[in-house]
Amino acid sequence: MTDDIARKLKAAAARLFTQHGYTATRVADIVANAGVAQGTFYLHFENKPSLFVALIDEFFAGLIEETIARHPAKRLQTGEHLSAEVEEIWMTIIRYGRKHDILTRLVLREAHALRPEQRAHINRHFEQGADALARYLEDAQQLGLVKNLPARLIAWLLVGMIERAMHYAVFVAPNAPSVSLAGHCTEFELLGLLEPSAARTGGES
Amino acid sequence: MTDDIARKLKAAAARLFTQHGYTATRVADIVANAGVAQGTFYLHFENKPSLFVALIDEFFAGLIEETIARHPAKRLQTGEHLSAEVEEIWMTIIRYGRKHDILTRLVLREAHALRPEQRAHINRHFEQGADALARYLEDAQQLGLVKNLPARLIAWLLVGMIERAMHYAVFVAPNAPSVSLAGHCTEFELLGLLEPSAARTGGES
Amino acid sequence: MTDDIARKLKAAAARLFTQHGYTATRVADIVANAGVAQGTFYLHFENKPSLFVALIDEFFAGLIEETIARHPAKRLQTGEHLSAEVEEIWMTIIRYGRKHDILTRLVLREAHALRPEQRAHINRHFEQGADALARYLEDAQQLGLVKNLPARLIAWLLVGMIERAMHYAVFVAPNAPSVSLAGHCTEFELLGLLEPSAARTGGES
Amino acid sequence: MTDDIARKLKAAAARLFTQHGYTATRVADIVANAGVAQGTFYLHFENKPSLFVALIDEFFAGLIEETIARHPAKRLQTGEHLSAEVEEIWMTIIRYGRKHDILTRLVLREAHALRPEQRAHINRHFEQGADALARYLEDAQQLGLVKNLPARLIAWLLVGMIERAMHYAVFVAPNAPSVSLAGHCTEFELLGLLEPSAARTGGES
DNA sequence: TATGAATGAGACTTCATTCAT
DNA sequence: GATGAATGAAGTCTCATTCAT
Repeated sequence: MTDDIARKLKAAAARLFTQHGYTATRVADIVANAGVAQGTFYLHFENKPSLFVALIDEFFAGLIEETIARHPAKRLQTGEHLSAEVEEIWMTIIRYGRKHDILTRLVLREAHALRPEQRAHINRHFEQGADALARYLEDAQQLGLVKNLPARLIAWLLVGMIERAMHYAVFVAPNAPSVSLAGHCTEFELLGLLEPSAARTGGES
Repeated sequence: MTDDIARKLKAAAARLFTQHGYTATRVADIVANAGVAQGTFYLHFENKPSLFVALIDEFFAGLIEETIARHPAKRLQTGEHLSAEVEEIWMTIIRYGRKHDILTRLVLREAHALRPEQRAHINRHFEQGADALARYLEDAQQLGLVKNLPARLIAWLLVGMIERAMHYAVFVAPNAPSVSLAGHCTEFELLGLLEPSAARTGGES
Repeated sequence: MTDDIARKLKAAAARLFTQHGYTATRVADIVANAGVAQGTFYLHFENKPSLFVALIDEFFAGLIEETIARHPAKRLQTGEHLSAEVEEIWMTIIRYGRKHDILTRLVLREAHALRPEQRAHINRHFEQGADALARYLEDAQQLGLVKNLPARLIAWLLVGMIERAMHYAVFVAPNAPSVSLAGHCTEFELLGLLEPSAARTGGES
Repeated sequence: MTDDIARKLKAAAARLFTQHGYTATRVADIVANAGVAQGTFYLHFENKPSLFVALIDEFFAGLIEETIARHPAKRLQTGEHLSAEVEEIWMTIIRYGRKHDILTRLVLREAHALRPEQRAHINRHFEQGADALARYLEDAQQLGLVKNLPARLIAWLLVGMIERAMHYAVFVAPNAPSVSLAGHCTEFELLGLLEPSAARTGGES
């Protein structure tokens, strides 16, 4: 019952934040949309930012659980394994973003409307994501599957790719098949852009 | 004189937005920091968001000018050329971000605190960036230098990489040499992560 | 059972009103401190102010009963009698204040936090006290024991003295022996401050 | 100009606090009564309680200045002097209360509606008053004009008398001549209530 | 009788913007 | 052009009270 109200509030908030922006959405709008009284809001959330943070936390918890958490790099053995796994992860990410498109919008576009205190909390999610990716890369490097580029830098580049891949999959080309998106992302990530024939005549030496 | 005041206001605003966030920064703070009266603000800017937008516009104008605008892909001939140019662009980007670190922070972290109307304006910058990158890629594809991956998707992935490369260069590792960062970004972008030896046994085949 | 809850609520309220002030104390705090549910409060008291009023009423009922009610002036015959009785009353007052120190604080310091309606009720207690004192004085005046000063004015001055004597006995010097306090109050009340020798040279003539 | 607004706000607030009580008076009422905008209030006072405190401070500053500050006990020489001076002080007090009747009501009846923090500030005024009276008494005791009763206790009793004398002069008998009120208060304070003839037969020995 | 989740009116305060000087 | 005092709309949060269980 109680949980039901919290859920309704979160759903309404996610919708409104996405539509009108975090700042422009008033608590009054949220409760009106959720069909409860103004005061009820404060029985379930400390205040407006804390509801936002709860939404963001949920998004990241789900994303982490469905991706990195399920794919420890240690088990990898060949480049083929890696390739398949990376593609699977890209697929999961894209599907996750599309399934939770409102939350995705929220994380990608609204997360910065908060005050520094809460923003720090959110940035920590990104840092944790980067950390997890860096660890994954280091493991794969030790297995000789991945080049010896600085793992933390690459991890952050991957974070950026993921953000924009989700952006693309949700906003730019919402109808592009997930499979092909995941395939392209994988190829770009693992093999780069350079046409092999061109590389032969003049790659990174 | 007039221009001087506008500049002081912009500088103060950039500093304060970066430090305390856009929402938490009051016009009163900006004018106090710029050493002018409250009313003076409105002689130089229409309102608070429009000052923000002016800052963002400046950032993008400068970035575009120093990067893509100077590097029409048409002139490329070999993979080596491409590789050198890409590296130069990465270098420029990283140096630009570090030189204008406050504005960089602003664009990366504050741009979403605005109302939808202004945010649309800002998103247009990103879209234009993605468009320019896509055109560049298509040109390079026609020259046979770049793989035939979907240009718009890749362009957005590159946008994400650029955002996070700047983030990394400014916040995470502000002392890492720009040259090596640019080199790593280039290698990742053009050749991917897969260790060639591993690729042989099991790449994308 | 029911009475027990009402008592627990009153005790908790008295403590909290005293500590944090009437306004700052929420019904939620009171019930939490009393260990009952929010709704239960309203089974025992009409609302928050009425609980306060009940506490005040109790205080005054007890005080009146132990002091004036027991000492009809009519029985007095000599100044010595009067003196002894006045001292006894002072003693009772001081002891009463110290025994019910929380309620005393409440009456002296919180009684004004209420809305005009309830405040009128409380002021009536003070007026009744002043009335009783005035009657006592008039009786004593008729017996020739007390000077012919206007009884109502003096009664109010005595009310002020009593308030502050309690204040002194409870807050300022909680360890001063009641006996000596009562003695000093009595001497001041009956004989005034003027040193007799000084009075001779220049009193009220 | 600015001061004018502050004065208007204070006057309106004093009136409304007195009439409806501090708690029941909204900032909206005050500004409406003063004829300024809601926001203007906060240009002149930090918040509602701080306006209240300013009013109280004014009252006490004026009262202290017109009474104790003008009457250093050291100059006294005879009981007659003392008597005349005490009467003058009583007169001043009564007139002050009647002149500033609204503020008097405020101090006597509303001062407790505040939160503990501000109340502490107000109690300090009473304590300072008591201190000043105690010093005065001690000086007079050293001159042999006043009995050796404990000065601090008596000071507080006098505080109580003053509070209620003002109360009486303003609320109970607003038309009683100040001169006679001051005379009665003086006689009570200096000589007490006991009829001298009765005292002879049985005073405090 | 007891519960405690839900209510919703209402107050304070902030702050972008204006405009008379 | 510059000033800064004044504006007032608007939003967050509190908390006494109710009522279905």
